[in-house]
Amino acid sequence: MAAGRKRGDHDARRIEIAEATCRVILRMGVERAGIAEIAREMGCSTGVIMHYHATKAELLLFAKNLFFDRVYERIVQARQRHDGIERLLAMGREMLPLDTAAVERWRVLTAFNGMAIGNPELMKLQARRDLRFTRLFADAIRELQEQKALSPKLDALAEGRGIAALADGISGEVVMSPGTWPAKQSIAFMDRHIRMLAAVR
Amino acid sequence: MAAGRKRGDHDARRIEIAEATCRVILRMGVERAGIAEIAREMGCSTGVIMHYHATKAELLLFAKNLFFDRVYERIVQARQRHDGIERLLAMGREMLPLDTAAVERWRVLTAFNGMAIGNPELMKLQARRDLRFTRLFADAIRELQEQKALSPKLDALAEGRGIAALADGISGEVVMSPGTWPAKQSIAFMDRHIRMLAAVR
Amino acid sequence: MAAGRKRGDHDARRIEIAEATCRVILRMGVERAGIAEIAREMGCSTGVIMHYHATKAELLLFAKNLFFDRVYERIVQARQRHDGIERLLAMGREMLPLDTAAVERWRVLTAFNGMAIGNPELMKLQARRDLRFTRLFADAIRELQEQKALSPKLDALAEGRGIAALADGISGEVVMSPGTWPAKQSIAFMDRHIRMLAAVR
Amino acid sequence: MAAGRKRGDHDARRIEIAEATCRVILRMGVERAGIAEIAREMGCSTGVIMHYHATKAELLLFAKNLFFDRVYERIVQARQRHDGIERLLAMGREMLPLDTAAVERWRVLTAFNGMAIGNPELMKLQARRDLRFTRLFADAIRELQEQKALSPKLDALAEGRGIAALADGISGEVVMSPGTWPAKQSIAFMDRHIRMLAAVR
DNA sequence: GATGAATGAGTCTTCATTCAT
DNA sequence: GATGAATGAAGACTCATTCAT
Repeated sequence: MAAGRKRGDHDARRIEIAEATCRVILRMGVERAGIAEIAREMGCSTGVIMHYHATKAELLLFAKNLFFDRVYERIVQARQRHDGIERLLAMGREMLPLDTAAVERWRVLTAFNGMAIGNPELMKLQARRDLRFTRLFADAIRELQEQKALSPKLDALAEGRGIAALADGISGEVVMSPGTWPAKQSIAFMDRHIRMLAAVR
Repeated sequence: MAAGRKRGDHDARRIEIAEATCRVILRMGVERAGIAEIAREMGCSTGVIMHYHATKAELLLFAKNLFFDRVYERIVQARQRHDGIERLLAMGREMLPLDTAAVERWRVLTAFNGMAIGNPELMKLQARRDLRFTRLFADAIRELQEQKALSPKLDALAEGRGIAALADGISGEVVMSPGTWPAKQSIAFMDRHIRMLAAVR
Repeated sequence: MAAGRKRGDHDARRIEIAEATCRVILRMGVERAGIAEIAREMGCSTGVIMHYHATKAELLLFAKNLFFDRVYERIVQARQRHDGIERLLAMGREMLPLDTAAVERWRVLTAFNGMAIGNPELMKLQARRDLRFTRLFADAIRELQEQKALSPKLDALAEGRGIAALADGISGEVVMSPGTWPAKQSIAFMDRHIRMLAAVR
Repeated sequence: MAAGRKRGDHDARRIEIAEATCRVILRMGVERAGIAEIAREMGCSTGVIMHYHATKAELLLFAKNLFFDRVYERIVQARQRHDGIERLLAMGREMLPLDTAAVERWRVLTAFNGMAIGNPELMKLQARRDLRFTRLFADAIRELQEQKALSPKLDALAEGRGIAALADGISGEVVMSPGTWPAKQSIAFMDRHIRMLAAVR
């Protein structure tokens, strides 16, 4: 239990550092997000950062996954809260950059994806994470097909990827060109896409 | 004439360097794409790079725009070659990562977008470039509306953004998870989206 | 207290580095006084230099002021130790390059002044420092005028500048042509000038 | 004669380059006065600079001496134009920074003296030049002593150095703190010093 | 656990100089 | 004579990482 508490403290600190890291990245960019800057953001010495994260690369990866997995969790929850086509609609909306927090998650992801270019290891890791999202949607689609709510003609995996791509594309534009895509508009766009799938016979 | 030729040589060299830069970025990533590495790729000294590009930042921006503008040109040409809904379909296809060269263009863009996070200046520049694409599509849609080939209910600008987002999203997945989205599939996806727009009344 | 001690250590190190910098400048010249050379002189890595001085320019300025202010302090002390015309004489002597240490101070200043040409910012800073010296003498002259030891006809500020110029000129020659101006001679020169002022009625 | 003309053209060009060099130094400082910048100032290529001056160091030295020797020439002329104490007064005035051109000459010299610190070779060269000035004054003083216009007690060489030092000191302040020492004031200061010498018996 | 001083390889960039045209 | 492209060493500065306290 003492160990347990310690463990908890330790992990809490790791997360705290990761969040500070993301704030720094969003403010100054990945390349200028140095250990020293993160330490300053945290109000501690650089040693602390290295104590909790063996390597800068590890910290960066950890930080990204932290944000990434939070979205995953939200989609999983949306799935549990709804049924039928509503479920797919709710899941799709969860991926969209509807508020500041969501936009920032996508901004962090954009920064990381940039880093992953030319780094096969990072690429593979990210591809694997992306696949989990695709599968989440593909599974939901497959279920709806079993429930006859969606046509069996649809390629569940491909359509899952399609929905993810749509959210990805909208987010990309929101990230790079803030102001385009007000919440209502992106929801309408995603909804219409999913309703179109439902119309396929 | 001597000056003219020289000018041509100078610009040709700038482009040559930019292309080498992209190759290095794609191979090693932006952060490891140093001037020295680019010089090695070119088979020249580092001085040459700086002689033709005042700054690394300028070189990177130039290289990205070089690739970016080539796509733009292709879309403009696709627009001139077709009419009616076919025009929009052809334009949409042109944005997709259908072959290796196109995928690499998107990979460079992904790397660059990552760099732009936390760099308001770069962001603004890229947003402006992105807007040009959106407008290209929006204009085509508006024309089709005038020709009664598309419903006047459609918000041309928003739908233009939507098509761009779709291509962006698909490309994002192709870049990060190579192998997903075979050419046929991405064409089918884009085509279906545009045909759906045509079905709106 | 821990912070206090640390602060002291930190400042002590800054001064240590500045002194090493002056030694290097005197030995090799400003342009060849690189960070690496200063580090070698200190027997440490280049990183240390940058750790204590954010910029080479800042280091150079700090080093010069360190030497400069020591002279200022000596003049202030000379002023407190004497009275009447003796005071002015003592202050004037304090500015002269009478021993090796003083010559080296002036050599550093000469190097720095050279750097300041074409650098308005540095110039302004140095002008401000120079003014402090002038004022020191001008104030002393004004006091002597109040005591009727000097004629009220004398322009205190101008004569203050004159004394500073005299010392500056002698030092300039000592710096550039070592061996001219033995201590006795420069003292005699300065003393005669000040006595002449006292003779003005 | 063809050779003569060529020689003349060649030398004229060397001087032209030297003057451009000084302009650049005054504008940007010695350290930032690169060959490229001088070429830009001249409106020619860097190759030209190197064609007329084998080395940057040689160019710099040549440029400084060019300016320096012009002052020398003016003092020599002042000496020929006057007699008695007037001669010394005229010579002394000639050294003062009375107009913009003179101030700039001193500014260039200040920049060069800075460079000479830590460079024994340059120092020796400059010391030799300085000595020529001192001798000019010392000779004039000796003449006046022979004419019984100045006391034989005066050490001609030392007093020559003194006058040079005075001018040097005033110039130093004008260079570093523009605005101090209006022309009238510096003339008065120098005149008074020389008249004081004449009063020595 | 925390600190932050120290390291030193690595970065971009500058620049005098050379040389083919 | 003139050009300016090319060189490559050297410059200041950055930064992840280590380690003594």
